[in-house]
Amino acid sequence: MARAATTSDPFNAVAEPRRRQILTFLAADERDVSEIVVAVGLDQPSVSKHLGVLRRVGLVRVRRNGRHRLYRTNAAALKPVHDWTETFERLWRHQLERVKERAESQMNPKPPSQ
Amino acid sequence: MARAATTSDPFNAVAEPRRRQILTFLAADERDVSEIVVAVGLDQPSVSKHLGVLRRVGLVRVRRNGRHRLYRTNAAALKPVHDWTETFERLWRHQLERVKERAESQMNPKPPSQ
DNA sequence: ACATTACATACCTATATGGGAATATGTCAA
DNA sequence: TTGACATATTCCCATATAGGTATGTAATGT
Repeated sequence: MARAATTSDPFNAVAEPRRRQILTFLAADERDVSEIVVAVGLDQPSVSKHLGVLRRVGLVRVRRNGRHRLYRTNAAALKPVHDWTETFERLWRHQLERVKERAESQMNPKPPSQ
Repeated sequence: MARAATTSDPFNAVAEPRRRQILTFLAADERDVSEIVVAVGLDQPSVSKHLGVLRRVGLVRVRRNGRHRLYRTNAAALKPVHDWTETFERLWRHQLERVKERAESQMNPKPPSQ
């Protein structure tokens, strides 16, 4: 089989750097498409397609205002990604602690325990 | 251009469900490839290829033990993903609070302020 | 109605898979 | 050395893009 559809879930949606860039850009305020086009430096149809993907997985919300469409990030849809990585947080904290301990024992060496 | 290489960064690596499954499986203990094959239900070459991707982005570590290769999750490599989603955490917390407030005001309606 | 603006969508192409089959590589055991 | 076992790699194909070009569509101004 080929690669899974990027439209299927937030993990795939945020795998694309441009889409992460868009989500960051839309995190603070709502913006229309032309502003996003300027911000990411792609042409308009490409941006619209990225917005389509983000829309389908619920990562952005749209509101019409006359001819403009105002997009904004729907951060809640990122929670599954955050939660999944969170389950590994304890592991890397342990790991970093071990690294830190090793560094400290280098600075202030203890004799090897018999 | 085509889709970005999945080997390029942790975001792409964890976009694949099978790889997330593998990372979860390898989070607790180290396991050899045949155990992973059983766990995810793919054939061995496919698993080896997924492990190759995870290796290249540093999401797993390998240790040889005779004919076996023992893999384990390197959780620290997930930190960039966690950190990025973390920057949106404040936003979805606000959002959830608004939802909660609305729910509460439904349960105990207040008269509209003049 | 007509032109213009702001987007979305359709279509096209190069590319990067994901998975399976076959094969190569590496390691141990007798 | 020979064989068996554990993995990795190569080759193949179907598929899903990402981005660009061309086009469709909705809303506004005159």
